[in-house]
Amino acid sequence: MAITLNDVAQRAGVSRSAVSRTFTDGASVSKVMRQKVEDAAIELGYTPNFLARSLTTRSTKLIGLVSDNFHNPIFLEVFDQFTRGLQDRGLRPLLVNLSETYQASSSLRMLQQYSVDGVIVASSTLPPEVSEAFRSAGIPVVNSFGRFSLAPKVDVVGIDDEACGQIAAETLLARGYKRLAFLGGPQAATSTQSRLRGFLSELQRAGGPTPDITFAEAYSFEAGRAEMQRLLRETTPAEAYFCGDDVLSIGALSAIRDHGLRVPEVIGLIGVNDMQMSGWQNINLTTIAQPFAEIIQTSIDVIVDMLHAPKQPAQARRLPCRLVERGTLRARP
Amino acid sequence: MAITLNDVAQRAGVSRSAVSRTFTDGASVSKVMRQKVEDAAIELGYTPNFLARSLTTRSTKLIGLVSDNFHNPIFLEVFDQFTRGLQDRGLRPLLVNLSETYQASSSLRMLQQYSVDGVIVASSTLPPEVSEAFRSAGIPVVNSFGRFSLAPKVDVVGIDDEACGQIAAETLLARGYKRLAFLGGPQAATSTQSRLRGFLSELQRAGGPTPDITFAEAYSFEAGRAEMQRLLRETTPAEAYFCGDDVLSIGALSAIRDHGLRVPEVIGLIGVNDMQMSGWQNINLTTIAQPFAEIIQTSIDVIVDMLHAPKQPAQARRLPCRLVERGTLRARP
DNA sequence: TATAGCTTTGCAACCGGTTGCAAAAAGTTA
DNA sequence: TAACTTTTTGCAACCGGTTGCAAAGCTATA
Repeated sequence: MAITLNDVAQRAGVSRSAVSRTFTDGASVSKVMRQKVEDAAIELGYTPNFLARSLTTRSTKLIGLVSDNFHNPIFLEVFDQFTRGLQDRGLRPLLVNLSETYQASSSLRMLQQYSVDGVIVASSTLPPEVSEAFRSAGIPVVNSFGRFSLAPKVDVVGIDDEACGQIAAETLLARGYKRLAFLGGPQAATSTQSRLRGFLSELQRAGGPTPDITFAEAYSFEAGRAEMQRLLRETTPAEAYFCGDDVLSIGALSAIRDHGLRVPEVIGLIGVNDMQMSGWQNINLTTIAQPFAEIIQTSIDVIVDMLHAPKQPAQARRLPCRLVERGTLRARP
Repeated sequence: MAITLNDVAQRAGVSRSAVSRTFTDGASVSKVMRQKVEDAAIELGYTPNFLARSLTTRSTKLIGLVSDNFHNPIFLEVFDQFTRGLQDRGLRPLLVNLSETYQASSSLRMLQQYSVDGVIVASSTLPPEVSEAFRSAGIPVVNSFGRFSLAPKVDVVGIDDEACGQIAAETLLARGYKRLAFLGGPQAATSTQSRLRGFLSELQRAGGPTPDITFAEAYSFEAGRAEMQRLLRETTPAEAYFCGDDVLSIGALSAIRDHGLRVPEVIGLIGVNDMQMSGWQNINLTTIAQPFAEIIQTSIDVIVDMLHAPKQPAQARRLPCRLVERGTLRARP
């Protein structure tokens, strides 16, 4: 069926090794030999079988890209950049969609069976155990968007969630807001907890108010909207909300507007992420930008390094966030 | 390093074939033998190497999932459903992100090298030649969201774009709109052309008006916004616009509102797709829903069938669209 | 108990490549 | 031209599995 090494060798009248060497760089082949082989290969339309090769070379160039976040629009940008970045380095993303029906443990076994060279776990909501399982299995792994820790068990690349909460606090205080609130993502997510911690500690440090604290069910539009509706119905709203992320903020925003309240005049809102949509003119959300491109680039760099020098001690990297001022907070006084 | 068949065979004191047979279903192994092997396998933590197996079985369970659409938020939903659907059937998506820097031809060679069992080309904008190249190379392929044709060269699963244009025309006429316009996606995209054709022919049939026709540069928020801004600046706007897709519509919507015009009172808008965001309360877009779940399920079914019975004649399937009434068109008179 | 028929098992070849080793060829130097 | 290096080449074993075939083991029947 498909053309193999043997066919080419026969056609060119040389040994199989000669053909193999022609297609492995760094191998020793003379000019004439290479010419003969390449001619035959082109004539027959030969391309080496990567999978067969991987048996002996022990490298498949396959990278498991596992995530559980196929609903937050920001992740389309994330997948875009990951796939491009991996492709640029000759690596191939094997995409894994974790959910109730497809658990992390199955994905581990599966990725082992496919001898992936490494795994990128791209999620801020998956527990650290998921990445750790890969490392225990001896597969190079990096946890993108994971939580910072001083002695991490696996390599982590993410933002400084506490600093992020701090920026939010500083920003809101600088705008003269008095009654503040935190509207977080899922309470169990470590990102939520860290952002809250940073938010609270900066408020305290600066002698600011004690904020109300609530959590949405998920990082989603509906969850943000539902929680804000509840707040507007059952509580006296705060002057400004620090929301868990942008998609949550946008949900909250829609609830506030539906309720007939003006943003930023009556209620202020600040999110986290700076997804494309946040810049759309009908949303125009003030937010704290995650350096997505850098996180992804760094993650890929880390995994590529591991392919060459495995088993370095794990390290957690945090990249800085940045305030993006738009229209959902009032101007500085 | 990793545990192999040999290790297990040795540990269990049986032949390599016995181990292999234990892990291939349909093979003949006695109860005692199976027990012995499984015990040894569990003890050693053995999992068969899928790639080595694929050498002889000629099946990798790898499916190339190629797309060029990593910017339209609707595609996150698409990738979500594709990956889940493939996983459910024991197939593995190898994700390929086509762009200027990574051309279709390289992806063909790459996917050949990885001996993928099949390829799904998920895009309404890629030219048919992309899918055709895979078929010529003997790789089962299905073009999801592709254009219908009576004698297609590859299997296509998509919507009936002409019927879609027709629904738009009917809907707008039924609402009593007189001055209509078509604001399409990229002029070169075949989906745009077919929708326009259906739109025009239904208007003509029903004795409706002749619409203005313009095209946005891309299926994106910015392109929709830019084109609508231009229209508002340079032309007398129509009463209602049939937009190429939802994300385009949302861009147009923001331009209209910025311009101080009310939707749907002054200008009506109807899109195509029914992405999640379109249902968000601050957007609330009237649109024509594509049956994404069905298209994706069907595409997977088609490719799975091809794996078992390759080289059936290609067939184009079109699935029906459906009007979703929300708030960007005025009520029927 | 001998015989036929079915199931189970191991051997060895194969899938499509790579690679260590030694022989052959080519290039250097004296 | 001879002796010595260096480069190029082919052989054969190997990567981790599968599978056709024939021998061995069982069960059932006469």
